[in-house]
Amino acid sequence: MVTNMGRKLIENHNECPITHSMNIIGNKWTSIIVYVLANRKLRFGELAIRIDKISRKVLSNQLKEMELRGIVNRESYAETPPRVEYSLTKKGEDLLPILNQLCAWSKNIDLEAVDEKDFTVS
Amino acid sequence: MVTNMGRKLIENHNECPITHSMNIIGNKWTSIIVYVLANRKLRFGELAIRIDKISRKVLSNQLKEMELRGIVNRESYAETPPRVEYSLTKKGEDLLPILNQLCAWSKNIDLEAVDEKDFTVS
DNA sequence: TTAATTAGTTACAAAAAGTAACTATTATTA
DNA sequence: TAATAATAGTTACTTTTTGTAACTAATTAA
Repeated sequence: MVTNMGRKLIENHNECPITHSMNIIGNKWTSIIVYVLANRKLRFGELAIRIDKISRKVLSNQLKEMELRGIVNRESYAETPPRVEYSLTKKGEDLLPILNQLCAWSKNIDLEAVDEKDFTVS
Repeated sequence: MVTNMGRKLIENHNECPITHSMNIIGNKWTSIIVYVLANRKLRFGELAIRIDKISRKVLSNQLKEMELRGIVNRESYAETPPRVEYSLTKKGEDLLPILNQLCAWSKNIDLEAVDEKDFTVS
C-alpha cells in the first residue's frame, strides 16, 4: 500500500515570492489552523472540533505538512488514550499579524452574491 | 449543457473572519493573480503568459470570481481579435501590502524537504 | 467482558484544478 | 478566393485535492 501525502507544488524556478507563498498557504485550511492555534496549544481532537468543517483526514495531512515546514510544533505523549498537542512555532506566530490584516481586508466582501447565483449556462 | 463555476464555500455561520477570508483567497491562484496585476492592466493572454503554470480555464474561472467579488475590473473592447483588460480595483490594491508581507514571511521557508521526500509508507 | 477514550488511517466519493483541442470573428497573406 | 493568424475564452476529459464514514490500536474503567 502506498500513500502519498506531499502536496504537489507549483513549479517556481524563477522563485516568484508569491508563488512560493502559495505553495505554503495556498489552500483552504493552513491559515485557518494557524489562526485557531493563536495563543494556545490544542490537541488534535480539539482542533477538529474548533475547525468544525475540516475532516480529520485533511487536518492530519495539513498538520504533518505544517510541521515539516516549521509552522507548527507537535508534541506527542505516550499515554493511553494518546495525547498529541499542537502549537505554533515562531514562524507560525509570525504569520498571525498578517492573517489579522487579511481578516480586516475581507470584512466587507460579500459572498452572498455567489452563494445565491446558480451559475448555470445552457 | 450545464457548467457550474461557483466555488463551494466553507460553511461559516458564526462568521469566523479567517474562514471568510479563506472563502475568498483560500486557493492556489487568486493571490498570484492580484500580485501580477500590481500597478498594471493586463490582457487575458498576458496574464496567462506571466502566470505560466495556470491553465486558461482556471484563469478564466478565477477572474470571473474575482470580478464578482470586486477584486478585479474587466474591460472588454469590441475589436477583432477581442481585447479584454484586467486591472485591480481598490479592494484588490488593498490586498497588495498584505501579500508583500506574506512574501517576506515565506522567504526562509524551504520547500525542498517536501519536494525530495517521497512520503510513501508500506 | 465490554465500553470508552483518542489520534490517527483507510477505501471510497466529490470537488477543484490541469490538458489539449476547439470556437467565433475579422484582417492579412498566399 | 481560400487559407492563416490573432485573441478570449470554452469544452470534454483526466489528474489532484478535499471530503465522508467507518475503522484501528492501546489501555483504563465499568
